[in-house]
Amino acid sequence: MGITERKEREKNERRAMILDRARELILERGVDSVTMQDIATSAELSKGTLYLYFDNKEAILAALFREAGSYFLEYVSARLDTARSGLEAIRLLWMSYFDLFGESNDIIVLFSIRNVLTPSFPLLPGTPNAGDIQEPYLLLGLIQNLISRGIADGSFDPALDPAQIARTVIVITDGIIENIARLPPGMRTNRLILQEMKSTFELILRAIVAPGCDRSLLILPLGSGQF
Amino acid sequence: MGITERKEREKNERRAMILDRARELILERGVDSVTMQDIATSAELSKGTLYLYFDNKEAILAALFREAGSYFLEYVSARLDTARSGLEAIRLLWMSYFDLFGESNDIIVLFSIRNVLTPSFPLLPGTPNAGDIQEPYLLLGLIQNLISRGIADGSFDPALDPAQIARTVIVITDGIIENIARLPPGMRTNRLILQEMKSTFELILRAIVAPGCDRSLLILPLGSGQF
Amino acid sequence: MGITERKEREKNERRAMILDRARELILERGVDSVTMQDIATSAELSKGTLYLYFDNKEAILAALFREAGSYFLEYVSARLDTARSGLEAIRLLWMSYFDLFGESNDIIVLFSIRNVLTPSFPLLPGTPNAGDIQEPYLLLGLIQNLISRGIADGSFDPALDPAQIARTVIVITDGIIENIARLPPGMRTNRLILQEMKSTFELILRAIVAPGCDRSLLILPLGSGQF
Amino acid sequence: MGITERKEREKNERRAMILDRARELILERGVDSVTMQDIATSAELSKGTLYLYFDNKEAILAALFREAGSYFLEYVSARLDTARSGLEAIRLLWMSYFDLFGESNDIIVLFSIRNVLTPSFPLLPGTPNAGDIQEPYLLLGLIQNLISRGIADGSFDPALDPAQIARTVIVITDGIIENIARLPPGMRTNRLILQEMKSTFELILRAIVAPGCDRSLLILPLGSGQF
DNA sequence: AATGAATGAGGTTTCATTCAT
DNA sequence: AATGAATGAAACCTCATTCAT
Repeated sequence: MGITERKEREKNERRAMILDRARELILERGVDSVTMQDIATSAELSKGTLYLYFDNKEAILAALFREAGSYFLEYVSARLDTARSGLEAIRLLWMSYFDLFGESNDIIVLFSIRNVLTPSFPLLPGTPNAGDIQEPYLLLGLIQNLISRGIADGSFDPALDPAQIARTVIVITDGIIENIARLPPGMRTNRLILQEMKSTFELILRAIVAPGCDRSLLILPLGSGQF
Repeated sequence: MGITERKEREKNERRAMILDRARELILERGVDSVTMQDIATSAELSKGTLYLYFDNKEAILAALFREAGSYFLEYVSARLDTARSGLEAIRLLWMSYFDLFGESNDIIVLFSIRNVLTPSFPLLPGTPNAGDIQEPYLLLGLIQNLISRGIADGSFDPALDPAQIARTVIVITDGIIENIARLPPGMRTNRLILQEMKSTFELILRAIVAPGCDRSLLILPLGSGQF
Repeated sequence: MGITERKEREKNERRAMILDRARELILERGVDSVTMQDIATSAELSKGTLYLYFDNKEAILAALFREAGSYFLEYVSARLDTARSGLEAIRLLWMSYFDLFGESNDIIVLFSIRNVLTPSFPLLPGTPNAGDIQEPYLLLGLIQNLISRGIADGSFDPALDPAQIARTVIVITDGIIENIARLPPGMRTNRLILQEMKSTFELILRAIVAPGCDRSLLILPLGSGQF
Repeated sequence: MGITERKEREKNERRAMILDRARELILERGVDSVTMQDIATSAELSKGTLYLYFDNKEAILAALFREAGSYFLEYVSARLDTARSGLEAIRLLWMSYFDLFGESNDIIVLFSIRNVLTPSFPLLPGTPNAGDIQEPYLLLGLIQNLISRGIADGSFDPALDPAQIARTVIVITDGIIENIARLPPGMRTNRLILQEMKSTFELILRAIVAPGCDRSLLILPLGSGQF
């Protein structure tokens, strides 16, 4: 039995290794420019071997996306549990982004792939069957709920339309991340990235909080001191 | 001499025609999916002929961009002249976007190409020689000035960092436009697009105006009734 | 104007040349084993060039088929005009096959491709839209008419079901040709082929003529003395 | 020694199982479209294991062919023992085909593979060493004998050339089966197949019987009521 | 000035076969 | 004995670019 398990584990490890290499390459060169040959070479495998692990190129993207997507959602959801208001929740959401960047740059890959796999997100309603990709719409729902909650608890401006604002928040977040993704890898310093994200998120914050809220809550701390 | 001039004029007309076709195709299918063959066919020319007018594919994009870029800048600058405050100016800026959409969808092409030609804009400072492409940085400067002006005249929050905010405004504008560009052309209704742009711009407005400003200025009118 | 025409002509010649090479290769190696690379090499062109003349591999087969198919049908139809009875007509049909073999072996290519393009012919009724391929069904109709005519004029057994017999005749003709196609090219001597075709067609003849017909009509002459 | 025998037996069982699966797949999809992976999956084995039992893909086909071929020959030969004339013998031969179809469709596989393994059969004389494949030539001899016998006993037309007719009969039989094999599996109804085979075989019968034979013998009964 | 023929590199995918474990 | 990971050749197709005419 140990053997079966080991084989199973090794197979998963190799799959994961391929995804790792693909992720790195996408981070370096962008989703569109990465070829199966690139991935194969980087994984020190033949092109044919990739097809033992994934049905086709899109399946690699989808796996990458699902993996990063669920980690992202779990990570974020867990953080949100402690929030005592909508405002605190969205602050925690964005501080999660900062911390995720501290861990790795996967979030860039995540968003880039999303734009390939579900290109009409978030402007058009999702087609539930679109390749099993649900995460984006879960995130949309999560943000929408959080806006509603903030309106209910008085931390957000009651004039907001939660669905509309949720879309806008995602569009804006997407914009900043895509802009970062376009930078040459050597220029993507955490310093720069975090500063721009901070500025963007704080701008959104100022736009949606209820008038008269505590001004100190409009500042997002860049966090754990690792920068 | 008349002959030389006529030739010159015809050459320019031909160039313009090629760019027209390229622009239409890019709008329909996206920058990446348009091939030289597509452009040639649509222009009723041979592929080879395209290379008489442009060095390569990127040169077509660059020309397209310069053309649309200067029109855009002129259009916008002209409108801004009548502004009596920074706030009024940025409102006019965005209302220009709406009106430009009313005329055509070139703005989608403009922004899409910009992301190909100057991928690190606006996050990294422009390298003055980068293919002669200056427009994006002019726009950045323009917005930055307009923010400064608003701060000076009391219509914008004095705590803003004009350079930072200008970048953020551009990143956000870019985000919304790129999201729209990704939609299948059939789904890109003016109705949807304008609504999302309006929502996004109004969000920014709320974030940057000075406290206590006239609330009615936070609403952007969708305009000339053509929608 | 002469130039345009010459270009046009040259283009057609090159198209024809590609088809020639493809035809030769299919004759040598069989439809399935011929690759685009083979055709390109044989035509002294690059693979990419083939796609200037044909949309894809199937288009080459279809062109080859249409060409050979219409020539075949015209050739045969012309011969049939002089027939004074159903029996004479089918004799002329088959004698046409012999003569066509005298000219070239295209008929092998024709039938081989047919089995790829319309694999359920003649057992299933044709779907009128199947890639514009009509020839097989025209031939089927022609044979069916000719059987009916023979029954009417007393030269064929009145017990025959024309539709059924037409199918069977085609199946059998197909059988002999496919058997020939499978032979290594070096072994495909006209002598052998014609002898087998003759034997097969005579067998069919004996099976369908009305009892008491002139026995000499059951022998098919191998023709023009070129063998 | 018991162990050795058991091993031997188990090995043979496995081999047989692999062949079973391969046969089913070939019937469904055609010889050319079946891959080693398909067979392995269907046999619940790994691809590598197939190579423990067979040298290569062709060896599987050859084994399949030898197996089905000898069964076919035995089946047919046994039936032919009771025949009292050449005519009765060939009727029994074809009625065997019908009955074999009642049992399974293996005959399609048999003939399809034959066309791959011995492509020049029956038009060229067999090369005795050709992969040990003898069955086709045994069948050819059997039919030839049976024609000779019919000529001798007066049931067949004395003008026939037994060798030539035997080849023709095989070519025709092959034609009908290959036409059937090309049908999509869903369209291969016993009803259709048997009707076409019946029509084809009856046509041959009419062509070879001696004049004045009992007309009722020209009809082949479709048999045991299972259709 | 314009053409259009041609190229060649590069893209994704398939599959029979080998081999270390 | 069995595995399954890996390979590498080969298939079809696309496209920016070049160049003789």
